Amino acid sequence: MELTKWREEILKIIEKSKKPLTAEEIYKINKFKPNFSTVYRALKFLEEKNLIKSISFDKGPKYFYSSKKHYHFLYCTNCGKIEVFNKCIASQLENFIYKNFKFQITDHVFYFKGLCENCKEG
Amino acid sequence: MELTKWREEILKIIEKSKKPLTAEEIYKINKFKPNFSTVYRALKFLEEKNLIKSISFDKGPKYFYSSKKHYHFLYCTNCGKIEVFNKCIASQLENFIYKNFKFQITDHVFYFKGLCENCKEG
DNA sequence: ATTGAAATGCAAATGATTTGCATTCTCAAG
DNA sequence: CTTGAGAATGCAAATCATTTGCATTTCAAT
Repeated sequence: MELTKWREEILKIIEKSKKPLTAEEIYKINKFKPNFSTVYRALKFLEEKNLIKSISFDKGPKYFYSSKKHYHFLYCTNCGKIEVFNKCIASQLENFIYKNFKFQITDHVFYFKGLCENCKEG
Repeated sequence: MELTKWREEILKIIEKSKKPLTAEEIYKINKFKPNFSTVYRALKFLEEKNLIKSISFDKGPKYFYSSKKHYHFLYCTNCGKIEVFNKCIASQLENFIYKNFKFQITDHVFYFKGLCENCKEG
């Protein structure tokens, strides 16, 4: 079966989205209303197939986004708001890592913590 | 009261450690055995005072480490093992972020995902 | 149609962390 | 020294996001 209608629908939602989504957001957007565990299982499936990626922050749920995108994040430690940006310098390090750690890199996570415009002066 | 004996003990454990520790590891190391919630509350307190930092990965618990250290991580998506390294290029980006997002950076998180030496060929 | 493997729904379990509340501690004021 | 208020602690229960077990359904191949 593999890419069932739920999974396809969920993948579409994620690929269309301009920002990373949580499982709950995906669940709510989905008009055919699968079960919550189906959403989680679909997300796991899609991530294993490398069609989507996910990231967790200090608290709150994971965020999911299409593997076609490469995001980095600004995570507000006050309100939890995330913003995305895509300027990336990580590749400079990959060779260094491989040689020194024999660690096979598949991805990297890079985000700044701090205060967003709203929380900055509260 | 502020820096009570539990909190001081916990801070010492973290500062002495050569690697980031989980709440549970800290709890077990602590010879005076405070309550688990005391450990969590102490960690929260110490992080608010900027004496320690923490990072979460995709699953599993948070890791805590001294603010005097600046770590980056290699997170194995297979076994969850973390390794640390400290070569850092993030500061190149901070100015860019500040100008473009009005986001006040307090910290950044950067880690590679992949397979560690053991899991690579399993 | 029949069958077997995989996907789904539902409810209960899980793991890490947090919370409410009663108790205990600390330390400055009397 | 005693006291009393505010903070810290212990304990048990709650919480949140996610996962799991199990019974049922679906689908594709025979």
